[in-house]
This record gives sequence, structure tokens and C-alpha cells, in this order.
Amino acid sequence: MTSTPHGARARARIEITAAIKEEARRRLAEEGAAELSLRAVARTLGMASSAIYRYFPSRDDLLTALIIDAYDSLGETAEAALQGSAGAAPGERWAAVCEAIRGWALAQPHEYALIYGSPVPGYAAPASTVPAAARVAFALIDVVRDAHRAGELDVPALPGDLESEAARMAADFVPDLPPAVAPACVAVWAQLLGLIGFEVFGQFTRVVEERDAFFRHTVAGLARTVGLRPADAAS
Amino acid sequence: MTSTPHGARARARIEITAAIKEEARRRLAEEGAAELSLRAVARTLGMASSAIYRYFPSRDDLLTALIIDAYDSLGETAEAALQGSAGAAPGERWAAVCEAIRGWALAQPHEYALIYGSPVPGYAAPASTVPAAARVAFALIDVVRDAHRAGELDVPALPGDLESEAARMAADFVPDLPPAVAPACVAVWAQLLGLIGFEVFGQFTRVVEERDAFFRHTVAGLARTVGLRPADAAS
DNA sequence: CACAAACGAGAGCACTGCTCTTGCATTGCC
DNA sequence: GGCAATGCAAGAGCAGTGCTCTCGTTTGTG
Repeated sequence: MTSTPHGARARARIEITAAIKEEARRRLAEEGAAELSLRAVARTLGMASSAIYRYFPSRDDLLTALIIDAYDSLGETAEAALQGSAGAAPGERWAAVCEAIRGWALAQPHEYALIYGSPVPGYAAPASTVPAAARVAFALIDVVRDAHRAGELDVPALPGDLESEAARMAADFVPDLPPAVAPACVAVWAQLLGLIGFEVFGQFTRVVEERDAFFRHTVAGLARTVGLRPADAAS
Repeated sequence: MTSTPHGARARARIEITAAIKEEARRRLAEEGAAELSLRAVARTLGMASSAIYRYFPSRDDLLTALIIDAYDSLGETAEAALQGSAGAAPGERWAAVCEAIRGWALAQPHEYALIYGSPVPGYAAPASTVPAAARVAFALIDVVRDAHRAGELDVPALPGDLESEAARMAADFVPDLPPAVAPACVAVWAQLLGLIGFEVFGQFTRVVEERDAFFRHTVAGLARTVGLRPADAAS
């Protein structure tokens, strides 16, 4: 039933699907996920509201598609920063990837909110989002891995009650690194995105003014937490 | 216009206002903010939907009231942990306050999402929420302040480009502490809530299993970032 | 007592997600 | 090439939402 399901109709289908997503993303950029209305999308696309349901069985399915796209877009940005900094010192690469993630988040706050905002509890992220979501994390991990290969990673300490958990984590997604760095990576990943979230969601209003410098400094601290030696020696 | 504006009607007003908030909070606990419907609240309260608008001019106003309550509830929890650990070593107090915040968040995820989730950009938090929101932060800062008084605070380094910002921050809300700790406090505050957010919002699914131990360890790392000496010497 | 303010209820508007039915166009098979 | 099956768009419709307006009624004050 696959293998280029024959001709014009199929092409039209993927084109229209793309057009719906595109228009939805456009509205998302300026309104936020809560205000995204299927009917409005259909209207500006010149189709009946009921027609959209041929392409996305429900509003949530559209949102899920947008979530995956957002994860991928962010992951791509992070990977680009990773490659753009190839050869640089681990501390600098770390900063570059973090800045790229932050830049993406600030440029598309609503999409950031979509993926790192509040998925209501009870809502289990569809398994289809997992690989896309992992890309950012793996970009960060790649920096750590490179530092490790170059012998420039200070493996952090690990308390006894986390040993088995660390072993499991490491086996799951960093089998080539010392187990102790796995929890540190996860912690730093969460803290970084949390930090960015605070800025994007306006929690820094009237608290942090010079956000670029503040972010640079904080991210250097995070680097130290995973065992990297930050580029900015002064911080 | 204040000073007990006379009698039974006023009393009824504050009672009904409270009942609305209570019912709204109940629905919030099991459904999430997006699903909270004024009409539904009115229905279970046995009043016409239009009557609610006598008490809250709009749905957003109701949500704002709930946000303030949530901030206060969380702040209260943090302050209780602070007082409950009076006299203990700074590292232990830090852990206690952090655990309290996390516990609150896990117990009322929807309320956590309401305050630290995704306020759509374009939405400036009403000034009325600020003092309530600050309570958590100040509870954390109190631990740092105590450590400083006891001479147990290792003041973190500060890069040159953050000096003026640090001075401004310190003047604004920690005038009695060395300026360098101010950015560290803000960073750690954001990172802690971000970490908790990741857990509450399900980002740790299939990533972190032993979340208590993981949190304990990570929070000890955060303590070190602000210059505290964590209780858990092993971590 | 009279008057004004506060209040509750109901109807109504514009909007939403989603379903169902009806008719048309395209597609693939014989 | 002709035809049945399928894919698709459109419209009407349901149940629900936030919010407004009006119209009596209740309440407190001069």
C-alpha cells in the first residue's frame, strides 16, 4: 500500500498536508498553541473546516505533527552549531551549541513552548516524538564525548545510590562514556532547557537585564558540571 | 471603599468568590488549565454562567487569581521547609527547601504548569503576581544568606562583563550579600525550577528512573554552584 | 420610604472541535 | 475504454465555549 501510491492524488495529498502544517505553524508563531484553530487554518486555506480532518484526524494530531517538526528544527539547529564548531575546544563547542539552542528558542518562543512548555499530565508524549526530541540532547552529549576522547573531560563524582541508575543511563544512550557522566549529562540537559525556558516564558522580566552575558556565564557553569573546561576562563 | 463595606452582601461576595476559586482549583487539579471552563464551574456551583462574571470579569482574571494562589501555596511550602530546617547546616536546608518545592510540584502538576509552564509570549504577567512569585526565590536566597552569615559561603567567581549586572541584581534583592552571588542565585533558581519542570512535564520518561536519588544528587550540585557546601558529602 | 447600586438568570452572538451525509472527481481494475 | 470503488470536499449540524446585554429582583444607604 506504499511505494509511491500512484500519481497525482498522492502528490496533492502530501502538498496539502504540508500546506496545512505550514499555515498552522504560521499562526502558531504569532498566537500560541492554545489559540490555534483548525477552522481558521481551513479558512485561510480556502477549504471547508471538515476537509482538514481528511489530513489530520484531530487537532491534537496536528499539534503532534507540529511538535515533531519543532523538535527536529531545534535538533537541526543544535547539530548545525555542533558541526560549525568542529575542531574547536570542547568548552567553546559547548557554548556554541547552547547559544544555538537559546537562539532558536528566543526566535520561535511559541514552538519552544509547544515542546518544553506544559504538556498536561495525563498526556503521554506519543512515541513518535521521542527520536526527534532526542536530537538536541545528543548534540550536547556529542560535545562531552569529544572532550572525553581528547582526554579533556573531568569525570564528575557519583554518589553510591546513583551507581546503578548511572549504569543504566549510560548503557541506554552513552555506552562509550564513563557511567558517572550520564546523570550529569541528563541533569545539565534539563537545567539548560529550564534556564532557557525561564527566559522565553518571561520569568526573567525585571530580574535579569543583560541576558546574553548572563546566559554565557551560566552555561559555562553548566559546562563545568558535566566535566568540561569552559572556554571563558574568567567565569 | 474598603473597611468592611458593610454586612451580609459583602460577606456573601467573598464567600462566593472563594467558592468559585475553590471549584476552579478542583477542576484544575484533574484537567489542566486549558480545559478549565467557566461554564462548568458555574454549573456545578448551581449558578448561571453569566453570574460568574460578577466576580471575575474574564476567564483570564480567574486564572490570574489561581496563579497567585499557586505561587503563594508553593512559596508557603518552601518557607515551611525553611523554618522546619532552622539550625541545620546550610547544605541540608538547601536540600530541604528544594525537596519541598519538588514535592509540591509533583503533588499539583497542573498548578505547577500554570505558573512555570508556558505563558504565551505577549502575555506579561500581571504585576500582582510578582510578590507571590518571589516567595520561592527568597526562600532559596535565605539559605544562601544564612550560610554567608555563618561564613560558610564560597562566593563564586564573576566574569568582568557581568559585574554591573551583578551589582544591579544584588542591589535589587540581596543588598546584604556579595554581588557575585546574585547571578548565581538567579541561575540556580531557574535551573532548579527547570529541572523540576522537566520531571513534572514528563520529559524524564524513559530517561530517569530513580528520580528521588537523581534529584538529590543534582540539587547538591546546584548547591555547590551558589557556593554552598552540600550536605551529601559523597555527591 | 425611595433610590441606586449590586446581583442572578436567561437569551443570544460568535466561535470552537468534531461528525455525518451527500455529491463529485479520480483512480485502478477488467 | 468503461465502471465500480475509493478519496475527497462541502455543507449542515451538535455540543460546547467565552462573553455581552437586558430585565427583574434583592440589598444597602440617604
